Amino acid sequence: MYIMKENCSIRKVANFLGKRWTLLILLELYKGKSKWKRFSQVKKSLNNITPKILSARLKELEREKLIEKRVNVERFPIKSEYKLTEAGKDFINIIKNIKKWSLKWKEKNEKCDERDCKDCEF
Amino acid sequence: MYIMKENCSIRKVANFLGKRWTLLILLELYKGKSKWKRFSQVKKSLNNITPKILSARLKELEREKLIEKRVNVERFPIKSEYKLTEAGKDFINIIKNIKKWSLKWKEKNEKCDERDCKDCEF
DNA sequence: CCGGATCCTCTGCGATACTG
DNA sequence: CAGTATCGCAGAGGATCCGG
Repeated sequence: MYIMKENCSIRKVANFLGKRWTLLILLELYKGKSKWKRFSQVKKSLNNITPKILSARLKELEREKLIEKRVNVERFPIKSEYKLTEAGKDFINIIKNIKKWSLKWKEKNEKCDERDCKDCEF
Repeated sequence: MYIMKENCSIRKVANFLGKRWTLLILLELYKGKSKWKRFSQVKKSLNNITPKILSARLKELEREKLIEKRVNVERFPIKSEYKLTEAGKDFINIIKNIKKWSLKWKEKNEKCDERDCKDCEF
């Protein structure tokens, strides 16, 4: 049905990039030097994301090798932590390119509230 | 609800980039030196796209200034033609960057059938 | 020939509750 | 704490018809 194959590299990127919350999650993990971040930390930062969606997105990004996960099950409470991989950090450059493209071609760049918007850091 | 504003530049791009067919349409218009292409030509190239979706995507891309449209109403049948704007051509570079990123970080690049896949030209 | 209008299906997303 | 399970809805996408 689709001419481009399911596993076509560009299409795969478009497929996760376009999903709701994905971009915000990446930028959230990028903030603060890409340190390990807990599930609940990300959740809190992305105020209205539900655990179901967050979980799904994190799994997808892990599968695509943009983030990595580590779990500490030895003591309670369990900690699951996530951070960008090298590929993930490199992918941030693509997002920066998109930002640059927007700045170049759009008459006015739409600015977000400085307090919350995570892409205005670029 | 979303922290990032509706009109945030990066989010806007992610929103149209992730939609089905968008990428294929851009690449289709990019093929052949970005000449004017008819609605029906694009439709034929993207075998199973329905006119409703194609029309919606073209409108969105026109609104985002990635493509431009010209119409000839003087004679029958009416011709509507589309091609990439300068911004649109520049946007192709972002797609190329995504391709490069994939090549760099994925163990194997998934190749599409040469005959049909439009991103393998890069 | 272009593409809008209608109707219908399907899935992405969200709210809530629940478990190891 | 870190998720999974269930349910429900709205909106995206598809098939088809039709009119300019």
